[in-house]
Amino acid sequence: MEEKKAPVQNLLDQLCKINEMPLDFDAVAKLKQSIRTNPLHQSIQSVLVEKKQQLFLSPQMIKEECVENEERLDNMLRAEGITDNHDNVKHEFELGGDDQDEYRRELANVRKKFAESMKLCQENRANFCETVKYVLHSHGEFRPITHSAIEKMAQIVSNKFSKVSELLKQSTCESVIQLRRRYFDARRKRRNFSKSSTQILNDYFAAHISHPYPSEEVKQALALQCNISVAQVSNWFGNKRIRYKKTMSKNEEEHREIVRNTAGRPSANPYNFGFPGMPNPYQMMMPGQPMAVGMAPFNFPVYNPEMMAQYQQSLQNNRRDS
DNA sequence: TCACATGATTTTTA
DNA sequence: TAAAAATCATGTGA
Repeated sequence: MEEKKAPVQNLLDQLCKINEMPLDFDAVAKLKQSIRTNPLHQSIQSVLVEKKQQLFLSPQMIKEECVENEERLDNMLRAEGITDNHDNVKHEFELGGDDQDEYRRELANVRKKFAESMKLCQENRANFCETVKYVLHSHGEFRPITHSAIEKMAQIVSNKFSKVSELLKQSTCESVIQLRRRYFDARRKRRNFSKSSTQILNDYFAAHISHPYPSEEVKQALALQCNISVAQVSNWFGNKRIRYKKTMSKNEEEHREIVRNTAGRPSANPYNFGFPGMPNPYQMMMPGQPMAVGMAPFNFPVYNPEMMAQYQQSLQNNRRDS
């Protein structure tokens, strides 16, 4: 028994010794050769491999955790035109000339940096995996390392690089989101509508002054005509109604003031705008009547195109006076 | 530079 | 839930 144990112990001692030494040194060449020629080497190696297989962790679980998040990031990058078909990406609205160019330039930079970093990452992944395989293969001669174990280890290394590329995609998405926020924040980048668009909206407002609440279909048509969104049309009418009402209200207040100051003397109705007989829109409402949604105070009986011009003029006058 | 205009957003109301 | 009202933030002209 002692006689048989000695060579095994000797071989194990040699394996331990060689594992503690750098593999490429010439000094170990003899030791390597000695182990290779040992008749017990293959048997010992297979026992150690078997034990190692029982302990080896599967990298499969690690991989699956990454996949879902990476797919999500891939979709985002595709949608933002970073990964492919970037020329076909359309935003909900276009920017003005210089801004559009600047935005495209910055987006192209992000795209370029992403492509370069991803390329570097893939190259490093391939190199690192090859190196790991080579080293493990070399070690495998004297350590319990199987071919599948080497592949699994390479997979773990590859997954680590997947994490790096995931972080890269994550930071690229964040960059694009920041860029979009900077260029497409509507409030910050507010632009006045063109004169022709404002004219179209004003015309509709004036023509429907008794009920300036366009239907969805009309809003869509106006949006198309003015080259703006339906939401912008809604905003415009919302703003217009309230500001029109405020202006009229202010005019009425001023009128009352004049009446008070010139009590007993005849005075002009400021709402006539030079058209005798035109009633004050506020006089059309019942006293104390609550303002119903979609109703008051736009109760002009007949639309007069000149009235709107007068209204615009009164706005300008108010501005000049104040 | 400042005051006002104006488009967008948020909060309130009915 | 749509509209009113309040508010914010930027554009514009003097």
